[in-house]
Amino acid sequence: MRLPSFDPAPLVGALNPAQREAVMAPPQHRLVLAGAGSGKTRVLTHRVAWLIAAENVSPLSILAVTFTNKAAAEMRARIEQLVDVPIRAMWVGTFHGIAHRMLRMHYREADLPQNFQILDADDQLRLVKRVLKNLDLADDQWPPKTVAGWINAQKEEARRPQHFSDEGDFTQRQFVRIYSAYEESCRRQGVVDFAELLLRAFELTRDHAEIQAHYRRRFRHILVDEFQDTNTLQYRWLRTLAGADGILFAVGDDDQSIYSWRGARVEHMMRLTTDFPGCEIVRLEQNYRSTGMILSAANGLIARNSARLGKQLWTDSGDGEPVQLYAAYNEYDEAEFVVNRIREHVAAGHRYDDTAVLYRMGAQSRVLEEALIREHIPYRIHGGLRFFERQEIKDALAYLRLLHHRDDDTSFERVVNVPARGIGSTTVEKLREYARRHGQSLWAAAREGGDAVLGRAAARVREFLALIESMAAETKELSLSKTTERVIERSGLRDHYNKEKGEQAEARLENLDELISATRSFELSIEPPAEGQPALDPLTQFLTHAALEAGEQQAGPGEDCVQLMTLHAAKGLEFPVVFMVGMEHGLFPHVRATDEGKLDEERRLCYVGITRARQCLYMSYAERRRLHGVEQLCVPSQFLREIPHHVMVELRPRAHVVRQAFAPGAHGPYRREWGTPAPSHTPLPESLRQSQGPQGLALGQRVRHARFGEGTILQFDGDGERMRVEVRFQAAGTKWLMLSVANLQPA
DNA sequence: TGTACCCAGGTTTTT
DNA sequence: CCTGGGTACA
Repeated sequence: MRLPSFDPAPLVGALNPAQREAVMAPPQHRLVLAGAGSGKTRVLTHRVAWLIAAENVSPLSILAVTFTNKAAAEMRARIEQLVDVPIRAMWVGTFHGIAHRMLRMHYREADLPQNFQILDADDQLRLVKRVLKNLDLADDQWPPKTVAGWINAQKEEARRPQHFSDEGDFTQRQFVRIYSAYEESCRRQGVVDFAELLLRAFELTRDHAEIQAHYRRRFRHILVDEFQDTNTLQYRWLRTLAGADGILFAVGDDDQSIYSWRGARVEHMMRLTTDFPGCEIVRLEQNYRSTGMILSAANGLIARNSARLGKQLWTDSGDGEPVQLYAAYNEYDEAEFVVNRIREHVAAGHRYDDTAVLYRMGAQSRVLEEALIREHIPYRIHGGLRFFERQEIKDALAYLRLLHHRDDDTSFERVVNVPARGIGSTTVEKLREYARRHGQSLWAAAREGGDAVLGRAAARVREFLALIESMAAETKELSLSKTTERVIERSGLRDHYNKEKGEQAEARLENLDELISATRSFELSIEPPAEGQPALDPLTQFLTHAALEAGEQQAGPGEDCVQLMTLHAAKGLEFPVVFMVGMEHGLFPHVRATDEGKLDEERRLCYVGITRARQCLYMSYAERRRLHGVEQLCVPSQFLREIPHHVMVELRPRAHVVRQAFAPGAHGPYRREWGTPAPSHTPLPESLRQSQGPQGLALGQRVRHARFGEGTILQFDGDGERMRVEVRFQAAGTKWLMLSVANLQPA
């Protein structure tokens, strides 16, 4: 069927030549190398609109995949504005969302129960812990986090327990054993974790010829956002879905690949041109976000990376101001600098919203927060627990889950004694043991176990079972929101948190109320199931929603406030004024990423940070910083040296500072005053150019040690007599040495 | 069952 | 230094 097409000309009228080339490309594979701020989303949405308008492609033939719900929602909304045909039936979503959708439709073929539930990361960890207990493995020897990470990594490689041979070392055999038991437990409970969603969907489309043919026939065009973030499994799935005839339109930026530690493989971008025949590259290099100075800083820095696809950002909107660098005495001084500058910007007419403070580690926010609070500057921290991840919310959801799935052990264990009802760990242990021996759920064990197993606690357990049963009966006819309301009351959760004291408890009660209103608005938004989608009950839909879209991090985003976040969290955002703080070796690049292999990704992270700024970019480092309780002598980040000197100026204090004045805790009276920025030809301070350490030793310098041989200086720590130096030796590994004792010679 | 203390450990995080 | 998790007691 040909849809009524409309005039496609206005679609591309406002695009620049590179954007137009991408949008109007013939129906063939394309890799769009989209620099930061080059109109990536614009190209993606216009490409979809172009396909519909000019190529007469039905929206039903298009699959658009993103990584975050936010990006998916934005894409759909913007496409909707561009085309005048209905696109409701078009598949736009996250990898996980799309996988989930397929699994719901083909749950039989995927060998899942119709009402399967989704485990989030926290649920998964709890389940791993339980599995370890069942296998009698001590969790200090088998750290649950490590185990969960390993399992997820296997799933990302599409590896199932049965793919491992019996050989392999002891550790691996144990891992496989745990993986097996974990899978079995998931199967019994009818739950899937995040990685499993993708793996099942991949296996489904790989192994079921009919389903594979169906989707290949259907999705003629597959568009993928943030392609540099695809993991192995996602890439293979895309290839399977595309088959020989599907047309891939991938958009991404290899220079912004910062999630390799999470499985993302930037190499997939490089592989596209060979795996997808005829795939041509289109570069978007014109930047519409930042000033020329900021772009030069970014270009110069990222040029040091190897194995790039290569691109150079440019703008025609002027140079702007150079990047302003501040050498703080310590982290308090740094925070004060940030706060003062924010005040100046606000006085000059900026909103708080216009400024973002970016840091490498979440732990850096505390000192900044204190300074902001002291100055009564409103701020918001991105990151941290999201709504549906909060303890009280997960408690309530666990009760809801139990109403529908008594065999959901994860939920059972979570709330069987919340609020406390006399079912302690010993009792739960007995239940677990009984359930394990009989291959049953905890619920079944609780019902059958009886007095013989549970002794005195049996009555309490029976009460709990009766509570769940009676809540289920009472809420059978009720709407989702009424059910939720009832469950929060009847379970005793509200009383439980009512009795707790403190601000925290108050917030928890508010969150429980918020949950009720969330269910209320969710009810109103429920739409009839799309094409062939089985009608799911509202509760399952809501639980899915909760797992797949964990919600906003913090309430009140409407308020005008300074934005604090990690560099990772800043990806995809932009701000007129950006502060990058903590530009110190060991902090950024992070200590655990200072070796060659990982440095490029840190540099990309720095590149991401720089390219967030529209007009004004500040960078700062502290000469001393307290980290893990000890004061460290800091060395400026090498990234500062790697930024071309002519686009950076140092802000110099007008008055000299008496260093002793900056004793810990004493920062109030010692505020520095700032002169006007030095002219841009001001040379960088000595410290930056040479990165001199103490005693004539420099960071990164090759040195010789009498016993350990040759090595490279990684960092300095401590003061005076107690100063230590970390050296990575060729043969002897990395060591901390007392500088006064080590007698290091330049090599 | 709840709390007080001890100890280890301490990037980055979406789904 | 600060946090979270685990253990030891009241």
